[in-house]
Amino acid sequence: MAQKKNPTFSDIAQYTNFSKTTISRYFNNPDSLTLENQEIIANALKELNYKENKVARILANGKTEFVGIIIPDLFNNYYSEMLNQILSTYAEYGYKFLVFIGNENGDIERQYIKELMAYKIEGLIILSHTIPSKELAELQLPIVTIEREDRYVCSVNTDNYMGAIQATSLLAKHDCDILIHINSPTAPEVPAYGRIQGFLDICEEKHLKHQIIYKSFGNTYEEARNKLGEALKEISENYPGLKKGIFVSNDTHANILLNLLFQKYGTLPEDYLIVGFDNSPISTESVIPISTVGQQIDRIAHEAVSLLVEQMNERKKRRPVPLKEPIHKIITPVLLRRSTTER
Amino acid sequence: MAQKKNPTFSDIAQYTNFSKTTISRYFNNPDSLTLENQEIIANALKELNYKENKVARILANGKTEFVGIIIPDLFNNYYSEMLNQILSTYAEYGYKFLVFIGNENGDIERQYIKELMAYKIEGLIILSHTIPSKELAELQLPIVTIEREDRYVCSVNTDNYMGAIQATSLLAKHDCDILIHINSPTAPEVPAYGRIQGFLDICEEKHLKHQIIYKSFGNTYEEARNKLGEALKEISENYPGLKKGIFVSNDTHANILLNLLFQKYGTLPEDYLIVGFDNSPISTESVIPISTVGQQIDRIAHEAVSLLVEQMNERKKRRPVPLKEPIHKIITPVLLRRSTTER
DNA sequence: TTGTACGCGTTATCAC
DNA sequence: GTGATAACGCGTACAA
Repeated sequence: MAQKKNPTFSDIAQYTNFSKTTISRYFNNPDSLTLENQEIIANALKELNYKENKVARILANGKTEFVGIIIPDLFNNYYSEMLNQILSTYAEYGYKFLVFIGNENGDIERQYIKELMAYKIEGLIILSHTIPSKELAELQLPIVTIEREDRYVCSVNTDNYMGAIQATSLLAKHDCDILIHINSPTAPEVPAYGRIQGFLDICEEKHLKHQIIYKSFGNTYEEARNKLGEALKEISENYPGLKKGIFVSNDTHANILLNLLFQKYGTLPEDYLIVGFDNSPISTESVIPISTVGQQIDRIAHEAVSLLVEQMNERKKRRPVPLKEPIHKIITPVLLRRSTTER
Repeated sequence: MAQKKNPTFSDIAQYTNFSKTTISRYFNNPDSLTLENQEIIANALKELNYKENKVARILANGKTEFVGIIIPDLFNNYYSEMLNQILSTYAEYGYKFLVFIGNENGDIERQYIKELMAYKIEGLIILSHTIPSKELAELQLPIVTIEREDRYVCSVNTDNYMGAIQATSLLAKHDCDILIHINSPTAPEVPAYGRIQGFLDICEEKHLKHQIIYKSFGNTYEEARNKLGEALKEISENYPGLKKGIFVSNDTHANILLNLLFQKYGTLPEDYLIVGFDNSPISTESVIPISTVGQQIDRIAHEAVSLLVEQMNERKKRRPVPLKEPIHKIITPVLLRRSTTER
């Protein structure tokens, strides 16, 4: 039971008295063989316990079926679920994924990309925010980004603006006296800025009293909790007796806010309405279910891969026509009304 | 700016008047060249914008530096965090990971393994439970499993038994009148069975009144919630007035229990103590922080990869000595006392 | 329908 | 210290 090496096409060829070419054809164009001979080869493969070697195939024809992914982390449910959905497209397209966790460090991520290129990936999916899209575009490689700055490359994003409109409108419909949006400072280039813009636009359009509270929430749960405690204090002091509609930029923070209120009052007080963003698991696992704007992660992932596959297929044509302009796909979010607004 | 193909060693060799061999040596054994010549080659590489091709290297020397991973899902935070930690070992060992999401379908996962073998992975990390370890062992490939049946292969597991002892002892120390363990039916072969055995052993050893409630919690949050509602009803009816210490098999379910109590009483009643398992994010994001048995996911992941690397290195030796017996590593969990037990 | 001959880009072996 | 040459295992014109 030693390390006897795997049989190759040559071995099969010898065994069957065919040529290597015919064995190759058996795999890539079986119809060109007689059924009889197909069977002979099939048997030989079993007999010698042949196992295919895709590395050799890659070297010969250049098609690796590898796609690289750079994702910031998997701690955040949004990212892990996105990765889950992306990896699951293997069933449909057969592409294998080489995954790197981005370190928010440009040079390290550039190193990752170099490594990926060395393995001859056919395309790249980027969720990390570190490297500007302009630089990505220069890689001359099919690329799709998800929910990040995307000026020079193809992308798939949630319609954050629409999501904010939905969330804010819901709060307005419940006759809140003051609408509040809590977010961290966000650059206008990233799609998530739409959550701020949407909130502002709808408030101003409908002449609603409103305020945006910007906080840097840090990197730990503790920090976020403290910052939201501060925010809540401001809110309760500034708007006593008013019905407060709070649109929080993500479910994790919405949940913290809810917990703070529950810990204080044992319930969510009547004069507080909360809407989160993402429809992450915490929004249902919270003490009472949180209304939220649901990102359709499965659809985003599928659109991203399909957009990438299109580009990769185009490249394989004899006369590829590169995209003139990057394609940006927008996925509409879904408003989910739950206990923090409906009572 | 057409698709002009990348320069190869041949091109560099021509350009520098060296041979391909020397170029190769520049990368793999630079000290064997004069510093002068190293510089000449370095310049040529920049001049021609050389990019390495690892596929060709693999074919020539057989070392792919690929490791396959089959993981059940990324929805469960335990798995996504584990994957996170595993992928992060790239910085230390340089292995690239090909990740597949297991479908709880044996044949599909066998297909995944076949594909991985075709890409000449050097090792395999299995978290999915679908394929028996005996079958895995027959692959003749370095393998490490994590937290699953592991009779015939190397593995890294949490010391579930010890975790249960710690959790149960904590409840006992708080003078609970009745100790309850809630779990789904579990096969004795899987490591998580230790949570049941540990609970039982310590209760019997200390002659503590106890009960195990087995439920199948289904696949949705709703189902789990209903089942835990039933369990809670049983408990409150069977043990009125008694101080109840409940050890739940995971944090997700512990959190549901906590929420049910909070929704009913607006607080966690004095006569209920709860301990979860995993130290997953929900245990801190819950309405009040849940005491839990913390799995050291980072350590598990690192041990797993290092155990795999050992095996893979052994294989590369001229005279490999295969393991006589699979190695099983055990990682001790850490008890975290939080608000659901300490008040 | 089948075979020949060569290429893919690197590494390993041996020679100098 | 350097070079020629043969692998590695498969795909693909081109020929038959």
